[in-house]
Amino acid sequence: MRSSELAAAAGVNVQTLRYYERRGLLPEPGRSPGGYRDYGEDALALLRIVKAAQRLGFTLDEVAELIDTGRRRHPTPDLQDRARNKLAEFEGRIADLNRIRDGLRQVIDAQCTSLTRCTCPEDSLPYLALAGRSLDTDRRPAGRLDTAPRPPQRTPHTYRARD
Amino acid sequence: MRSSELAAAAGVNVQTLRYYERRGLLPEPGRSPGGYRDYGEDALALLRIVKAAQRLGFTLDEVAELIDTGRRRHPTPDLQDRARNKLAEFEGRIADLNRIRDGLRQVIDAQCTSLTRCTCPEDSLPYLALAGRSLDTDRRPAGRLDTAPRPPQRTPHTYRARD
DNA sequence: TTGAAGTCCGTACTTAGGTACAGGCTTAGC
DNA sequence: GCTAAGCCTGTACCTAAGTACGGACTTCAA
Repeated sequence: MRSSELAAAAGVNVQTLRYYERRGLLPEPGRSPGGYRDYGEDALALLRIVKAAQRLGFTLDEVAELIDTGRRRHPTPDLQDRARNKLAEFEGRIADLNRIRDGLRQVIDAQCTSLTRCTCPEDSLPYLALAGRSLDTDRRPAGRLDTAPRPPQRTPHTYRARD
Repeated sequence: MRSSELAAAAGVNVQTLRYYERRGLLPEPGRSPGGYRDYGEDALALLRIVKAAQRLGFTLDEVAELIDTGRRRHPTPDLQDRARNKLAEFEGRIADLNRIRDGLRQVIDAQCTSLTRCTCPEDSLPYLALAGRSLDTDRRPAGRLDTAPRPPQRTPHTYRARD
């Protein structure tokens, strides 16, 4: 299979195949005499696994590790552990989203029309602030909401602490 | 208030204040004779509103627009509309996450230990692929999961179509 | 044989929301 | 007056998961 065929079959971009190869998610395929990649059916199967795991909430790094673990002789119960962790993570995420949803419902119910000058009886501006605070205290919302102040990231790539 | 005080009070980084100023979320504050920013209490209030709205799932662009709309003489029911749209968006997101959670539960229940060589009776490998497909067909999971093939993005900044 | 379409590689760019750094200036306390 | 801490600006960098581009090369069908 040529890269465009595989890409079409899996519903991804051709560039994505090369990207996955670089990331170690897809093994390097055979080549045509002229250097074109030549994929087998197993590549498609693996690609589907990758996308499926991704949709289960695993990052590409995690998928790569999982695949690698699965390749070893005696697969450990690693997938089980990780799935359990992911489950907890997702349950937390769902709880956060439920809270946000409730907050939005209250803004709607209060018929508030302005963020800064609240026109509704119970003053949902402080409410908004509180809504945030209650989320902040124990668990931070994941995904795109993960924008609250974070602890300084350790060992970023090219930085070194000045001494 | 100096920038570090405001930043500490709001729980954000000092750099973030300048970033918000650049983005038009915070108005330019007064300055000390030497050029230091000098914030009033209203800056703190506004900052809290920004963070709260952010935690309700609004992007910074949306928050900026909402604040701007709120500043006009007769605020439109814009916030209401947007809150309603956000609510729908979040309800969809929650539904997606619930599906993912169910998928993870099935992987756990089936006691599957490898992603590529499934050891559980009902072969959850095809299950994984199917799980993805069922999500794919109608709605794509939001947030960090939004990694499925997208339609080509229109008008990226510095690109022009070659002719 | 020729021309179009596909592929190669390396590198740069995208989004969103920040964070870090360099090098210089200001402020506060002693 | 001195020194340390804090602030200034502009710019580069970060994450994650890709996507796009340029210029060269290959493949395939007519």
